[in-house]
Amino acid sequence: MAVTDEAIEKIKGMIVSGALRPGDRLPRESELAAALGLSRNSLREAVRALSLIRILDVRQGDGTYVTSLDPQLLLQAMSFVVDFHRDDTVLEFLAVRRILEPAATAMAALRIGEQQLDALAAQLDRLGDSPSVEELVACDLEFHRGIVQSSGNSVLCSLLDGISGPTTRARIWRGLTQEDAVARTLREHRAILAALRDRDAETARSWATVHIASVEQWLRSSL
Amino acid sequence: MAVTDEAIEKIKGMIVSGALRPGDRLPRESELAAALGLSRNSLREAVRALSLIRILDVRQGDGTYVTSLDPQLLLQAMSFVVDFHRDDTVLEFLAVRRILEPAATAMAALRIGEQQLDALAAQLDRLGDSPSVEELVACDLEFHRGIVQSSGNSVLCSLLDGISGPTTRARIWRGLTQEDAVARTLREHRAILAALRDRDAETARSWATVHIASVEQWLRSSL
DNA sequence: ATGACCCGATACGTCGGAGGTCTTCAACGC
DNA sequence: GCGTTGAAGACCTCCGACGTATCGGGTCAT
Repeated sequence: MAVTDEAIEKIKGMIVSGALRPGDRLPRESELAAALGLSRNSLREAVRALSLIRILDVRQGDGTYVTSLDPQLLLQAMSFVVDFHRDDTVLEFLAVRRILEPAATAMAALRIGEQQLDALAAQLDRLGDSPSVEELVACDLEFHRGIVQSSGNSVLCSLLDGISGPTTRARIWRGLTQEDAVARTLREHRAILAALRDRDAETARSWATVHIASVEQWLRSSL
Repeated sequence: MAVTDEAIEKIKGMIVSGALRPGDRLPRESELAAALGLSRNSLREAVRALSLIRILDVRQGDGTYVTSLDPQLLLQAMSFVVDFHRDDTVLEFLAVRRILEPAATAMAALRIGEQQLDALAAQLDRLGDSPSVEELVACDLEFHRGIVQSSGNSVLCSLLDGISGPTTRARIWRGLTQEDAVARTLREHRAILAALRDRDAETARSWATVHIASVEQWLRSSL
């Protein structure tokens, strides 16, 4: 095993074992390199790799710190990975989203606050009559994100955030080729919101399922 | 933005755009560094980071290649990230698993082959009467893994692999020393297998839900 | 002709050192 | 009291050199 890989494992071990806690500052490069028994260059490769997946936060002129290690932060690195997937796996991601998002929406129905409900409503109202495709995609993402955040499970939220990345393109295609898609999406959004306001978890789950299934169906028929 | 981060983005761009395809070989370090306008050391940091998340495969003495980019391979890096999560987030991961795994089990009921069913049965039989904790963890992991693989969705499979990896499961099992918990788990495994054999998706889903919920309930009461 | 073995070319792995740039913070002058 | 300035500390980038692993062609014995 390469010394850099050893260094990655050692740093990981220090964090997992608790020797390094979230927010802690690492020894400076030269010291850490000496402590782990490798050169500064090789250590930097290890630090850079851990920095890419948000384990470490390197600040020039200051130092290197352990991040908060929040699920939200760590799983955020997943969207980077997801970007590499080819179009032919979009359907698989969408299938996973069809499992997760209705469940998250149902969970949100039981615990979403009045404030969040108003915020979602205001967000839907803010969208004009003839929004651009970019506005529609952004609104769609933000709407579902707001709901999933109200599910109270940050892991679930981050996971959905990650896998919604590749479907973004699908949403754009859909907006470009189906005229009535815009109106239908907005109607479904309002239906989901109404179910949330009624604290009707099953109806909210069903609307979410319908909402995603329509995208999936269109995508399946057009590939 | 640092030159290394630029290099990461450029390499990512080359892959996403299709200029580099899965299995392709990259130019040698010195050439690629010159092409991207940075030093070999800085480029190596970028390559190392992409290597950690299985985008690139570096072989000493040979060259650097783009991996297959399979969802299975890329999401495998997620288990590395999950290892960093603290015990207090185990419940959130388990909640996500409780959503995904019943769905995956139901999907598997519709398409699992006789051969896989026999393999699962043989695997359950192989476990002795008084297995060690390590054997239990391995058996539990392999059983659910086998089912999820039969769901036919590699993204779903990899995702579940990541969030219920060895580390996470070991943490749970370490506390589950109660004898009846072990026996109950094994009974539930056989019930799930029976439902799969009957092609009864709803029963399989329910057993999977019960199976995970019991773990979740125990964990919640003991924290 | 076939197989094992050797060896050079190639490419990644590691190292040490030299400047450069950025952040922080305390000392200074107004 | 406040803004400025300077130095110290830490990361950033580069260079050149050497070590090590892999591959492929050539050689030699069978």
